[in-house]
Amino acid sequence: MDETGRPTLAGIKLLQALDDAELAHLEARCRWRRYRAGERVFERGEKTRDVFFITEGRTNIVDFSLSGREVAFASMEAGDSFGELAAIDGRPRSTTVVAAEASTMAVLGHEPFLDLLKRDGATALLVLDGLAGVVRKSDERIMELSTLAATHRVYAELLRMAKPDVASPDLWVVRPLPPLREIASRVSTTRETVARALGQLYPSGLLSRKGRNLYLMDRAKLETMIQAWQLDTANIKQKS
Amino acid sequence: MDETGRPTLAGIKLLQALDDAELAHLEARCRWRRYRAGERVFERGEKTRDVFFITEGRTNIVDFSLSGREVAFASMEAGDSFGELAAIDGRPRSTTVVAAEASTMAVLGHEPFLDLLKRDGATALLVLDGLAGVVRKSDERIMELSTLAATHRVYAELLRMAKPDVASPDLWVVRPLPPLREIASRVSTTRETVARALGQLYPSGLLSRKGRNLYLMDRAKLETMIQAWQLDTANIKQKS
DNA sequence: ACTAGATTGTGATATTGATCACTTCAGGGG
DNA sequence: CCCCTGAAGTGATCAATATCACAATCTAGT
Repeated sequence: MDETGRPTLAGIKLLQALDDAELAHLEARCRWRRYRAGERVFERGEKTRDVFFITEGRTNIVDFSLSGREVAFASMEAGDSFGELAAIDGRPRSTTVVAAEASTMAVLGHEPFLDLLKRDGATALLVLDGLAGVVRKSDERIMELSTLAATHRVYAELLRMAKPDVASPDLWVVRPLPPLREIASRVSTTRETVARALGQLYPSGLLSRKGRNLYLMDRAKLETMIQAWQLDTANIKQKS
Repeated sequence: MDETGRPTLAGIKLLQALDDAELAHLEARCRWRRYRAGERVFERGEKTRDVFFITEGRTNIVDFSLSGREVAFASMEAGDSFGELAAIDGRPRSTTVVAAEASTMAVLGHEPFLDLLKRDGATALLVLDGLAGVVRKSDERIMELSTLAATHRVYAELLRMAKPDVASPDLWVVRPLPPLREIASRVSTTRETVARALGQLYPSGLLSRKGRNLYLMDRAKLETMIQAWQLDTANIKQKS
């Protein structure tokens, strides 16, 4: 938001390469829209092609199986963008986007967006860089789903969520710990399995929970655990 | 290849937007390289940033778990390109590329590639379109891994591999059927599970195998089967 | 043709984790 | 302060599938 409290595109990462004039030009083409928590921005299969720039709030990118199981793909916050895929290739939306909290975003039609990409190489590169990151993350997740057991995927997700504690040096915290159901949907298991995975580590003192805070007492050890498990099965194979 | 038998960049999909002059200019910056079947083009973790354009042959994009399990990500053939990720974002290679057969490719350093993207909006869009496709495929695979059982992932893969038979109308063929080990690595299971999944369908007459040809006698029915299974478990849930 | 090496079919077994069914807990309005 | 709802732990059960171990086939290359 600018000084007057009106939202602006200034903080959008994808648009960092634009100067003020171009930014204003683009802003003139945007529609502003607010979403309530839980509201759907778009749904899988839709043929809309708008691009969204979040200036406030948070949204989850998800998909549902026929049987209703939710799979989480990513979570975007202020400064992030989404919806580029359909804008670029014109195919139907591949995922559903839900506002996780009350959010404000700028909505840009695909024509001005594509126009911008064609004209401005620097911005095109920013978008390319963003997509490259998405591809890398996806590949990593596919690897995890293919080679790690559910319990270990939970641990891997904890490692991703944890941040170093402000006070202590080598103490890492997940704060706030999201509902286990959400962790489950990120690593494709069930709420129960996440609960059991955590429960398994409390006795050993590797994890400790205080309210909505989850402390990783020894991050390195947890990391090793995941790999050790893989190596175990590899060693067994070599022996035989 | 041109009339003289020398390879050219003419058939590369990513470079379709370039006119002859630009193509020649780019070609001057390429190094040509041949790979024997089984040879590695690059490996995960490497810090090289070259982009590769295949003019002849086929390569597999894969990754290995610590325990040695192979996960297949994609298979590229003449006209396709790979290696853009590292070229664009400068991070280490996220996957390993192996020549599946003897292949010829043009190798382009990242600077001229990035330069091209910045200068030529049309080409940048082609690359964006390509990456968008990769993201969509990955999302689909993550959904499959998260919601389909191994057996059903095998069937889904058969549907993707099958092409309509030249002779009969609604008969679909997978030809040639790759080694089951390879199918397994594409859907993240074991060779044995793939064998059993196929074996399960022979009696019903839905599948039939003649040498290296696998016939899908009723493609639609196979498609329904996968979805029906998901709905089954959903119905059970609703009843309770 | 013929054999070496790869590929495939299949049984037996053990384990993981999804599912169900409860109980317990926590927190935010009336 | 006390529900009331959503969140979390946990036991019991069961189906799916990774693994291991062979036997049976194929396929190339000589």
